[in-house]
Amino acid sequence: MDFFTIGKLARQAGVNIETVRYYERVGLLPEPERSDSGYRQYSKEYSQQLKFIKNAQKLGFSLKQIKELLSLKVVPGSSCADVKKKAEQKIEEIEAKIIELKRIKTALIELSGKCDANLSARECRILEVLSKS
Amino acid sequence: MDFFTIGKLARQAGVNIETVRYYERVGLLPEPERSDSGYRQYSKEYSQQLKFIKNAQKLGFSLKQIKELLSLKVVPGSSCADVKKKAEQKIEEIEAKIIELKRIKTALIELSGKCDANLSARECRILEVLSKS
DNA sequence: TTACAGTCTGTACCATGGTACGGAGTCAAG
DNA sequence: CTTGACTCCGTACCATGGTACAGACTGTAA
Repeated sequence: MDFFTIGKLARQAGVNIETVRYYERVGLLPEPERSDSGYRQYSKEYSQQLKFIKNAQKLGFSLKQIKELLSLKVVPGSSCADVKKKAEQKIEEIEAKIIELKRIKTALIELSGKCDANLSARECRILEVLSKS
Repeated sequence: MDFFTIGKLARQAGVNIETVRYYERVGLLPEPERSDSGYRQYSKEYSQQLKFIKNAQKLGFSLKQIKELLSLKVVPGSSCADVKKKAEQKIEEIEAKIIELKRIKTALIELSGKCDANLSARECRILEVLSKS
């Protein structure tokens, strides 16, 4: 086996060394073996898991959710369908966010139309509407 | 003028009393007059400003951005067009977020299709793909 | 007058996802 | 053997948007 130190692992994954230690602290990365002098010794499995975390993050999973995904891997009896379910939940979550953002966008466009550029901000209809209700 | 206490202001706006004090601390609400015994005395202007904050939040503005919007009101020479500009920036920001979320959604759907429900999570193609790159 | 609700201040704490730093020990090249 | 880069640990700190709590004081109704 080739082992490497935390600096190399971090560089490979494009993250901060502190981030690696942080992931270990919060249980996202298992505690690796240590050298005689106490240096963490990582193998390619760690590298893969770190990439997993970063990829899942890019797909909108929180660290907590990533932890759940990772635990499915090791819990006996959990199936690929369990993983798919989490992916589908995330899809729904994202769809809901998109709908909400569209709603907000519409409201902002509507608001934006109330602008009369000749007015001072103090008289601005946009600000006025925002104070309502 | 009718003044009211912090509890009433908070109830009116549907926020926590602590939140009102927090907004004051971070400069989103001006420091109100005090009664002889030191109780904060709010008028309807405060009520409006608090509603402004909550409404702007619902439109996706951060507290920092809301502070900027509020300051436009009082800075002499700032116009309604300045406000509109901020609204338009926010619209662009939201559009970018929507695009990003759609990208993520597509990736998740694609990933989801890789599921073979009969496999164990350990062998899951979804998890496998996530470890890549 | 007493009881209870409301308010005051200061400070600590929550989640989320990290980043920074000091002081000590280690490793490798010159 | 020294120098510089790397790693260790513990702790504090960052932004964001609040929430909680203790101990003291105030305001009001019965």
